[in-house]
Amino acid sequence: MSFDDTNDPQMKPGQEADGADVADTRRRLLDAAGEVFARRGFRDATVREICGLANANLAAVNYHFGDKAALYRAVISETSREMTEHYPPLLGLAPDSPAEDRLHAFVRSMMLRMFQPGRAAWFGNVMAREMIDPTEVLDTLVCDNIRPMYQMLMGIVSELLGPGADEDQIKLSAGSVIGQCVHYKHCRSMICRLVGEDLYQPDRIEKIARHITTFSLAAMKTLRDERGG
Amino acid sequence: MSFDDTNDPQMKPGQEADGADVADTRRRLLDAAGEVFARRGFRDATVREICGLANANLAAVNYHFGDKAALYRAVISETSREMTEHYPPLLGLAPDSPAEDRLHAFVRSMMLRMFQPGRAAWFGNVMAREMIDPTEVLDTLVCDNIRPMYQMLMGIVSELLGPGADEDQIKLSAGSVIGQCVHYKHCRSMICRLVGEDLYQPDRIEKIARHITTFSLAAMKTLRDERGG
DNA sequence: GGCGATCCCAAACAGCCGTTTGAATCGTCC
DNA sequence: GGACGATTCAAACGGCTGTTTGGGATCGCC
Repeated sequence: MSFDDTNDPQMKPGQEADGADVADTRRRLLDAAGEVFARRGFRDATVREICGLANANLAAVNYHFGDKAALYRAVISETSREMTEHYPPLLGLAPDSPAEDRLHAFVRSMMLRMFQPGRAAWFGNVMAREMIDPTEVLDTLVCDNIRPMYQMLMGIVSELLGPGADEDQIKLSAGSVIGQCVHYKHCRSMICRLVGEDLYQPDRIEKIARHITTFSLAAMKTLRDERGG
Repeated sequence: MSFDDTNDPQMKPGQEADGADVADTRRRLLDAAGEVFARRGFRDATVREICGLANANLAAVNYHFGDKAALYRAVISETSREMTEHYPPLLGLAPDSPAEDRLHAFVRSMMLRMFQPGRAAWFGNVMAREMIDPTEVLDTLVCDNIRPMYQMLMGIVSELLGPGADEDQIKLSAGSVIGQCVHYKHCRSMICRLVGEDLYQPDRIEKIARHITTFSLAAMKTLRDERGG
């Protein structure tokens, strides 16, 4: 809203402005790179495409970041920080809310993260690629972002399974919850071919989140009761 | 060990035999290609690596298959056929068995397919890559292999949910089952970083399959009861 | 005005890629 | 023995990649 850098009163960075664009090249590169990395993956993304999309010279990546890999790391670290700000694991729910509500918030947070349009969506694509072709980036992501979320989920699940649940059952049930969520992201192109595109409309996302929650709650409640009785 | 010239009575195709190997180059290429495509994906796999692994000349791929893409299609079609032979969706269970048993067989079949060592395992890797970077191969895979399996699962789930379940609930529950299974494949490198490698021992695979089955059965039973009552 | 710092740019570089080429090799049939 | 088709081979080709280069803008500062 307010002017942010030395000058640049206009705030339309990626606009089609042809030759002018005295705005921050570094920022335009980060935005363009995120989009291209998400669409093509690290290896198949070319710095030529990134620079073209950012209206920057071919040498700009190496000048501002050193090399392509450093640009990739910069995109990831910046976006992951930004994401946990906008979509905290519980979406602002009080930590002492009932476990059922916390599970629903957790699931919704994951789904919104993955399917909300904008930066979050392509960050999910990059993550999906990291699962299959891990780079050293995945290690830092696990430590900084994923592990905290995972442990929060473990807490919710262990509460839902009751005091007698063993470590194994907690891990497996947490895996079931996560698996149901990321499935719609990782297998999107297959699901669309099986049941059509319209599954991914915004209101459907909420419906899927609701389903995953009730499905998992029902399962864990039964697991707890059958163990107890 | 023995002289292996015109006929080659031994059946060790990919052995380290240095220059001789007059065995079928085409077959060696198919085997090597499957391995390399699984490890690197279509784009990142190089014809040079495939030919090197197959002890074949660089031009062999183009001579026997036309081009790299045709080799890829050949690998996929051959392996997918071979796979549905070795791991039918119900693993030989009678089609009129109780739905609970059929669900367990279905889940076990998916897990074995994905984690049994050998050709099946890397086929799963190739599939995971197709989900993220679809090629035209995915369309034929969906029609020939995935859709039949999906419809079989839909039948099982709809039976478990009872006669009153609507189409939406069936689709969502089927998605929950599949999601729990493929999660362990697609997110393997993340799961290993979170909970360690030993999750993927053969006996653990059976335990996971058992968990997914009971988890899903419990959920669907509750869904049915709560709708009915 | 001079000057260094910062940034941008067109052009070139070396390396890898899939594919092609033309000759060499092999087994087979006349 | 010699021609022939099938297969293999080393070498090269054109194209794309990430990166480097050397020069040119533009600016604040003395």
